[in-house]
Amino acid sequence: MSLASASAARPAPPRRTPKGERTAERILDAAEALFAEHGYAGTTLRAVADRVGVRIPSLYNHFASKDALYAAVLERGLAPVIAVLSDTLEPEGLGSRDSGELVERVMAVLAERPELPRLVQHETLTGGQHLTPMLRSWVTPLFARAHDLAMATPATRRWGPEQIPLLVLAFYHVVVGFFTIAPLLHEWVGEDPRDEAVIERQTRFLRQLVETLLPDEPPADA
Amino acid sequence: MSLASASAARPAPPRRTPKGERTAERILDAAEALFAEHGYAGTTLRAVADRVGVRIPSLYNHFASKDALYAAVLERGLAPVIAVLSDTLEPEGLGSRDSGELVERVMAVLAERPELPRLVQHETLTGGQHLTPMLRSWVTPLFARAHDLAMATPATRRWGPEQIPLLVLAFYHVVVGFFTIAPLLHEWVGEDPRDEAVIERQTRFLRQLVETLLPDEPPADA
DNA sequence: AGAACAAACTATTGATCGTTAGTTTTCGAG
DNA sequence: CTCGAAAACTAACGATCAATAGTTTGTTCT
Repeated sequence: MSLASASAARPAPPRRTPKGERTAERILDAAEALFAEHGYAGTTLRAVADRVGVRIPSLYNHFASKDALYAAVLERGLAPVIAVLSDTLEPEGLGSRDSGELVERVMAVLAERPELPRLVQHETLTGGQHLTPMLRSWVTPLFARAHDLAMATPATRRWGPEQIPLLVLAFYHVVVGFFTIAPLLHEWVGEDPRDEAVIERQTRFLRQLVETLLPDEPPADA
Repeated sequence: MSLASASAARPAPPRRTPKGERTAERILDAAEALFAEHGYAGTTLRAVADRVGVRIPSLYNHFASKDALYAAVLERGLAPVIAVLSDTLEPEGLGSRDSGELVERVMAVLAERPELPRLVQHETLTGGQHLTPMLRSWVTPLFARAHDLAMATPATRRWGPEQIPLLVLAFYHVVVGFFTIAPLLHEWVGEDPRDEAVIERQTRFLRQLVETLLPDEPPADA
């Protein structure tokens, strides 16, 4: 073991944080990937420990239980997404910003962690027991603001007020579904959603979807 | 509904089929509901047996393993959906039928078994190991026909040929996502996707989505 | 009614699950 | 360099998993 003085390039990790704290994040990384792929029940602590390169009981030095680890993964992953959403959807910027900016920002933050939407989908499918207490205070105002944003456009001319929530949900499903179906597409067509070109193509598509469904100017239907 | 023999109302089940065959279907029903809610790993044979009202080893009289039961659930559930899809998307009816008919038929068959999309979503998220061999010969031509159907409309004027597949996928995600998020909406808003009114509203919304995104007549953009 | 078979049962298997107790190693501060 | 704490380890726990063997019950056909 060479602990160099101050010279050559060394694969050493940044020694800024205490050791335990860094392994805690490595555990979170491993757990995030495994939970996203196999879900909560399908992920064993053995799989997590193996991926980290550690024995199972060591996990308990950082997280009290499998459930606590899962909650930590969910919270660490969701926080930046919620931040971006609530920032972009701030009430003061409602009219001024165009809806396309929201699409680009959301896609950008999700592209950095493409496993997150799959994690959320697993939670959604199994009832969202862990998701509900965390999102109850967030998703409601966010949904309301997205609703207002859509209502502020002349889209109500063609959509009718009661259909706006469905429109918002539809956008959610298209965005999340893109990441959800990624592993299958990767196997069938060979497209990796981590590929920047694929992300950009989808983002462009979503922008056009927004323009078509929520046009800035009323349609010229004679 | 009931094909009664000729006599009084009796709680007895139809004695047409041999007994084992009927319990096999009861097992499939129970397994379908449980797999859709908790996924493969999250569903235990004990839960299935309890729901059927039978001991665990009895399941093995009808299905060779948990995996075989899962495959049987998937196949029995997917068959009618594939049938409707491939029938509606038959090449000869490409131009004549309007795309809205496809939406209505798909929503109708899914509304009868709202757990199916969730089952497929679980499979999709976990890699679709059981899904791929079953759908490989089906999803490819279906996707190709949906692609042709979209290309046959004047939609390419506004969408560009390379975006049509994304459009088809987007429709898939909106349809499936509606059933996926149902349990959460049921908890948050109290809407049950089994409610006929909710289904009809979503179907109407989807028809309008089709009309807006794939208009029959070229848009009058001056 | 009785033989033959299907389908339920009881009991138990080895493997693996999440979790805990107790011990040793490693790290960081004085 | 040393000491104390943090974090790794070994070993084992009870519970539960899917699956099997052997037996009993029930149904169906002649």
